[in-house]
Amino acid sequence: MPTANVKSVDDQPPARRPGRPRGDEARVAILEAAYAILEEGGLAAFTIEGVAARAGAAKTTIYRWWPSRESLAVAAFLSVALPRISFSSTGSAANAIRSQMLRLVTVYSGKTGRVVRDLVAAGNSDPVAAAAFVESYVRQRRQAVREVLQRGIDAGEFRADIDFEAAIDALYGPVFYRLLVGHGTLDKTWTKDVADIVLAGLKPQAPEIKNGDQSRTGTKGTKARPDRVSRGS
Amino acid sequence: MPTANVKSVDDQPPARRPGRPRGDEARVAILEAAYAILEEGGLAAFTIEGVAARAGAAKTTIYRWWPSRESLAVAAFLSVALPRISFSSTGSAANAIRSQMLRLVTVYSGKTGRVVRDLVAAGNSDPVAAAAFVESYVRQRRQAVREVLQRGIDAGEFRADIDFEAAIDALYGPVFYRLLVGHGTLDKTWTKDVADIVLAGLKPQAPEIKNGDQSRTGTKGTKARPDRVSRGS
Amino acid sequence: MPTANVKSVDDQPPARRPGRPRGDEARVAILEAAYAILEEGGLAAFTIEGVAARAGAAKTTIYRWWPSRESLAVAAFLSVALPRISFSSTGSAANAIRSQMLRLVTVYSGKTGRVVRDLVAAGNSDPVAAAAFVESYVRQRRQAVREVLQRGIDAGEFRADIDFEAAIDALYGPVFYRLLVGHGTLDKTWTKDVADIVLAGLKPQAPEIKNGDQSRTGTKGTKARPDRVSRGS
Amino acid sequence: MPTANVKSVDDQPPARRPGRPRGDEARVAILEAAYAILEEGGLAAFTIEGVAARAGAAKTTIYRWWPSRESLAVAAFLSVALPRISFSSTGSAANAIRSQMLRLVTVYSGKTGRVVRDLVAAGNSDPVAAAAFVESYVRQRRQAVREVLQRGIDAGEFRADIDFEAAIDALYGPVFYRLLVGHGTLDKTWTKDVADIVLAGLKPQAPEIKNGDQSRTGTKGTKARPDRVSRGS
DNA sequence: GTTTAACCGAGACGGTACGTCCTGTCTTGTA
DNA sequence: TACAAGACAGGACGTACCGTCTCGGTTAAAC
Repeated sequence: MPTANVKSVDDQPPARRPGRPRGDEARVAILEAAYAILEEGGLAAFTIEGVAARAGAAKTTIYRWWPSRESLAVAAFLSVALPRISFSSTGSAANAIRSQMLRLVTVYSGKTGRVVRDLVAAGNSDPVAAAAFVESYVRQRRQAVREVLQRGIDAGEFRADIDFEAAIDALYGPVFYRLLVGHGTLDKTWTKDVADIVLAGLKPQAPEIKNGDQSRTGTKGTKARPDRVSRGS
Repeated sequence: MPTANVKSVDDQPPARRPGRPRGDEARVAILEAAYAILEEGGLAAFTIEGVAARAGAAKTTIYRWWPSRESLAVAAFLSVALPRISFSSTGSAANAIRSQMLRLVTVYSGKTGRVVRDLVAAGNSDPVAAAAFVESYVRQRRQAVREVLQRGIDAGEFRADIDFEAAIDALYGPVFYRLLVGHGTLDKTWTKDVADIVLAGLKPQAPEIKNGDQSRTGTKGTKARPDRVSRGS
Repeated sequence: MPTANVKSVDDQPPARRPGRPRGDEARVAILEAAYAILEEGGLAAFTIEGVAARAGAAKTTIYRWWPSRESLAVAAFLSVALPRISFSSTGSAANAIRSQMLRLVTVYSGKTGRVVRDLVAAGNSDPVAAAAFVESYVRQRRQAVREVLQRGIDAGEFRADIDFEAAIDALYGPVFYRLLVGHGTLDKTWTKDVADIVLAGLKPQAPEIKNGDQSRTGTKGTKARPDRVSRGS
Repeated sequence: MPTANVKSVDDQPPARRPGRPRGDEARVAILEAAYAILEEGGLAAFTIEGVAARAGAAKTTIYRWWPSRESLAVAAFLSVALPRISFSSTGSAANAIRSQMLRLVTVYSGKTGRVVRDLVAAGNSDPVAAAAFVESYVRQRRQAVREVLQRGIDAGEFRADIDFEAAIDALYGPVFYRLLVGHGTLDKTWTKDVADIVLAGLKPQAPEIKNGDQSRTGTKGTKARPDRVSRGS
């Protein structure tokens, strides 16, 4: 679908409204100040007044463009953190996921983890901001995982009948669980263990014989086995 | 040394400190008011002043016993929510887990879910309160799961070499993930799908014929109990 | 260069600082509420919160403009009580003082006396406010007395060598003494008696017969009247 | 007069009330702590809790014996400051007064002045304490002055028709005026000047030759006691 | 080339809640 | 009964931010 076309129709190409156009300096200064504060002091230190002061902007300017503290926090985060996801597109899908998880866990162990934690918490009191965060950050990342999963299915690494959403939640849920609840650390061994368990659960499996013999006939099927789908068993 | 003596000296846990003893009425009134507010209005509405007013207590009384808003929130939650976990102890371990997950998801879909979400967020700005929440609420629940997992291992349902912590995170992480991030609902189908994936990953599996490179079996001695495993096979 | 130009550039004393200018409504409302409370309930009832509530203003607004409870009290008093002193400028200086003292005592017997008492007490715990009170209220009144004294000296009613400050203190000290310590009432007879004593002490007098003559003749005054000093007796 | 006798009759001879008798240690400790705080930090620092803590006493003990903060302050002051007044009983009455004023001004320039100022202010919000202060401290001092004045009258130094109360207020009012209002310092020169003015006003004076209009002599029979005046002679 | 509408900074303002200090009352155990 | 200890309801403190509201002054398209 020609997106360009849509755009030229939808957006007002010359649609110049009268009056002074929005200056970019204020916007950028605010977002940078916002992110800096978020990273340095967390949500607690993140106040509109603080951001305004640090950005040399007026509170009103902030309120003009962002409806709430939370929205601003999310926007600040996105402006900094959006442009980076990466999956190794070579090798097995399982290994791609494994290595991406490790990378994520490394990132989340640092300042970014703190910030993400804060943003999720912030989302708690501003559903709109929460939605924005999910839509722009979470969803996107999940989409990338989904593609790798699909690749794995195509390659026969994974069962074909898996529910993508459930699978992604199973893979990344534990990471967020620990990040957010904080009952354990995000170390590499743990990450590998979790990945192993879930990836094992995604593999095409012998039919549930349940009596002990797991004779795995031809485990390595290239394609999913719809016939095995009989899940409920 | 006379034990009796030691005892008579040592054993005065309720040692009657001087001064007026703490009255229980205030404590109870405060916790009840706190929980009520938490449930009705969430963290946003949860203010010390609000709780004090509703409880008919003085702010100072609250501050005397709880160091922060967050601590109070956690305490209020625990005073209400602690006395209930339940695993069906009959049937297969997998099914016990499955049904418990469904029950949890049901609970978390209601008011309790909102509250737990708030508490996790609150923990974000008060590490002490967070620790209390984890220690008293999370840890306990995890312990229950751990026991069921062990039962499953003993019965040959699960692999013997699983890392308990990772397994528990794999099972319940997704639930918290959705609860906290809010990118999807906690419906039953999804719950079952997640459970299926993870439980499948915990099942004893045919040795990795694939490359053999992942033969990690038994390496993780600490967590798994090879001696007990007795190898379901 | 045209003077007009210079003027138009230079003459901007009220220089319009940036930002929303201070509104007068709040200021007036606060001062009025403050004075009302001060008059009704005295210092004890005079709380910032009370004033704010009564004025329909925010506490912060008060704190923005007055550094302390005491400052506000003084300001409130001054805004009401400043514009009134009056000395009869006819007749003898002594009589002018006498009648002014009577008027003062009358005023101080009423609500104003209570307020002044409170303000002096307040000054006790805020030196800055005390200074403001002295500077704007006390000093001004004393200046008026000083002028009358000078008139009296010029007219030969009073000695020329009197120390103005001491004289004023001698005249009005007793009034404040009774007002503040409260060991006696401010009645008219007493006032007259005090005035008589002190004014007698200010009159040109026969040289001290006691130990010879301390002829202090014309030492200090601008317009002393040595002729009168010369012993009427 | 045998005071001891009176006492043994008046006080409860064996009148032992039941229960633990009042210990003097607490009383003394409280008064000492109270005075210390009063002297160190003024009224602002003078809190019941502070005194209790410093005295190692319980708040209740203080409330049992003193009805208010102000009463305690006055009591503490009196317990320390009562036992000292002194007039030189030799020389002229005028000089006795002069030197006593100087001594008073010296004392009031130090810590005692601060404390007296505080007590007068305190009296403002507790009439009972104010009365106690006046009755026990002020009145007593004034009585001493009254005696010296009488001596002066008897010796012909002062007019016989002076109103004692007015005279005392005229003499000491200025000192309190400056002490309490703080518009000037209590230095020696000023003190002498004031004393000179007022004492001059008390001297027997030549009949008003000027216009004769002020011939008021002897009109004020009520206050002066001509009959008593004759006495000393 | 003037209008004119929006942008932007500054800061006043009414508010809410904070966490602290002190008040005056009470309840308890010990002397 | 006196006393120390300390819980408790409550009132006010002074502070930090909130979100809204004037203001003065840009700034650039539209008239």
